[in-house]
Amino acid sequence: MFVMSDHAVLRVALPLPLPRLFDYRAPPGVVVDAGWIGCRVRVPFGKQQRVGVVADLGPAQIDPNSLKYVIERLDDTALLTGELWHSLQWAARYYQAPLGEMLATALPNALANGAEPADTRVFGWQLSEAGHTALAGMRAGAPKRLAGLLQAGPRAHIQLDQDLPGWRSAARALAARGLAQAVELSAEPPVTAEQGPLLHREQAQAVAAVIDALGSFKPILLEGVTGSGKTEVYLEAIRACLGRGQQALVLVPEIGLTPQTLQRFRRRLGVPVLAFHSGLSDGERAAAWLRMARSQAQVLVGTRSAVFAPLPAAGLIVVDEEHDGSYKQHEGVRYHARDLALVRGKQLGIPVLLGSATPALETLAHARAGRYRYLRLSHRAGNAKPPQVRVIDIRKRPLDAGLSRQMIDAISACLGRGEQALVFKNRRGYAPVLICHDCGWRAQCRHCDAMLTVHERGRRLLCHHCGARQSAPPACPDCASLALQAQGAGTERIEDALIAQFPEATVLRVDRQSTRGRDGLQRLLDTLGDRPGILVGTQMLAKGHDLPKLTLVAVVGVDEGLFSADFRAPERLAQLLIQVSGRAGRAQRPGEVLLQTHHPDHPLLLALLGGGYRAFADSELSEREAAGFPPFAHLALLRAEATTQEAVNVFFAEAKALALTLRAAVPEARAGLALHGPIPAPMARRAGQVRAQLLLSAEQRPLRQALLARWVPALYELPSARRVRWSIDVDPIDLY
DNA sequence: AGCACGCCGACT
DNA sequence: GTCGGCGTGCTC
Repeated sequence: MFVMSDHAVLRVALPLPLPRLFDYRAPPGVVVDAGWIGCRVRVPFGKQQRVGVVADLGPAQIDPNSLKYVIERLDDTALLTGELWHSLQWAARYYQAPLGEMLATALPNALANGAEPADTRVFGWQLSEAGHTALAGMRAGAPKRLAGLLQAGPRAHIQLDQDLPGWRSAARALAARGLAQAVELSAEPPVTAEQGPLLHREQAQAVAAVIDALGSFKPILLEGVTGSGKTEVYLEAIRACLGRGQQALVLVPEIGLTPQTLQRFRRRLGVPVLAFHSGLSDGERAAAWLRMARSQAQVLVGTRSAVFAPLPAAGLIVVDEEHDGSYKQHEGVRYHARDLALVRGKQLGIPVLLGSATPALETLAHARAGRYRYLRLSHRAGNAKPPQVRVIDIRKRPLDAGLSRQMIDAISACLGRGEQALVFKNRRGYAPVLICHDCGWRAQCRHCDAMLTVHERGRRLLCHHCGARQSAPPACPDCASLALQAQGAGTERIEDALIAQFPEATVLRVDRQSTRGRDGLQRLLDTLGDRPGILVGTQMLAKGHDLPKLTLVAVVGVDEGLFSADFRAPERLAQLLIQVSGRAGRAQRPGEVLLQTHHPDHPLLLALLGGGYRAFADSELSEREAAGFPPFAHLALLRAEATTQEAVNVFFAEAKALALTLRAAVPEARAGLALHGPIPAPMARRAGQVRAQLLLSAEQRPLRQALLARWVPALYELPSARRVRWSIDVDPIDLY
């Protein structure tokens, strides 16, 4: 007679939008012990099967007779352990996400879906005794080059891929003559690291400060202007970390992970550097993740989701361009990779280095309050001078496709000197709106509360929010007038105007279409090379990629950013202006930045031009404090959408009533917690869905967390919640 | 989330 | 007479 003991139940976290665990029995005859925790299991769930992670052991929370058996244990030893396991549990609580969803977000897809943990053994080649002797007498060619490489010691396949493309046939040739053999290595052997440039004083001080912090938790802000050599500081700090036998994790923005970046890290560190980004296959991502987990690799450079890489021998986490918006996930579990990097650093007891030329105001506030170590790099490397910034007042000035006369003249002079200009406009397409000159009709999206954007020189209309496409009507649908006009200017129209103005110059438009494919942007830039020319583009052009001949940056779309409803718009605009300015005149030539605006006296521009980002940050932080916005308040945003207004209204009415009841139960919460809304989302209708949102604002973070911990579980129970798509965003970035 | 069950409209 | 619409309920 089999008797089940009280704690013979496996509590499994499944990737479902349900805030609870599901209980299962171990397969018959199998002992349940703590070794199951952190292992993946395949379990029956309803009519289907799911892969989950054992989160706990314990007495069943439901009638033991209704328990099902685990089908299969997928890991012999726990996949999630130690600090990462604790950090993920913490993150699930902080972001109010079901643990199963949090874990599925953190694990590489292949592992979350139940794939066998990949074989991460390292294979390579080494020279035989005979090979060493034969090397000198060999004929020139690929086999000899390979033998030369192996002379210093065994090399792993991926190292050979980098050093000698096409090495495989050479290896076969050597093996056939008994000169080399395939071997299994414990890890990739280190190679000689290239010497970096001599550090300037500030860099050396920064490196010393980071090295000093190794071994204990310390957030460090490295504020360095564009071109001041932040990457050199990262590299030296990572080298120190490797010297202690520890691992380093480097987070970079989505567009920052180019093959060139990886190459530079590999060459300078002399150890394998793993990449982790969306361009990899599921298998490659899982392999990189596992190699970190097994301490087979020391350095991983990756985008947002790399923050979940296991770090059993952690030494340092670097977050490059920490202010970048791509660190925030905008669907599913809405985590912020920079914030989680800090949480992990604290758990791991290691420093977290945040680098930026334009730190997020949250980060800056921490640094100024002394909670973060504050390091600065104020000089550009080499002798590059900061660019001259000039504001062009375009009030009452005629514009050609949005370009003022002064702008055209400046571009003309730049081309005349044989240099390159960048025209920056934050709007893609031909024109932002199609309007009827006779009756005022404007082309609107059928599914969204948004204007359609004119594309392809006026032939097509496109919705930038839901992707709807149609051809432009030949006449006004309301009054049949033929006087339809594309109003305003996007990058397409600016490109046309520049081609008309400068027929002999190369004009390149940089947008998502023209940069499609691998290394699209780099390839496009290569077609321009060193010749004089003009680049026209959006956000994409703001950073990365050295253009030594670029000496003029012309910003055309400043005004849109000056008067946005979003409280973060000024910060983003300031960061953008500083970033684009950083593009001008990096080498010996001085750069020039032109800002074309109808509001030359706007406080944001005055602060930025007068005192740079720091002065802007001062004034913006006081504004935030006065208005009760982050970092002086802690927000959470409840969003919901449905096909009917009614469903949205009922949900928010119930959700708000619930929050008010919970708030009333806590005496100190009545003053410290505010609820705003529900208000329609700024675009109330998008892709046919009605959207609204409710903002929760707390003076103290613990107060907000306490309310969320009661509120969100209760939301799942609301019948009205099942008639909408809802989500909670803790620390939202966009209050859209 | 997925997938059942369950009652009301235009089709072989 | 059935196929299928998506409202409601459940998953250890």
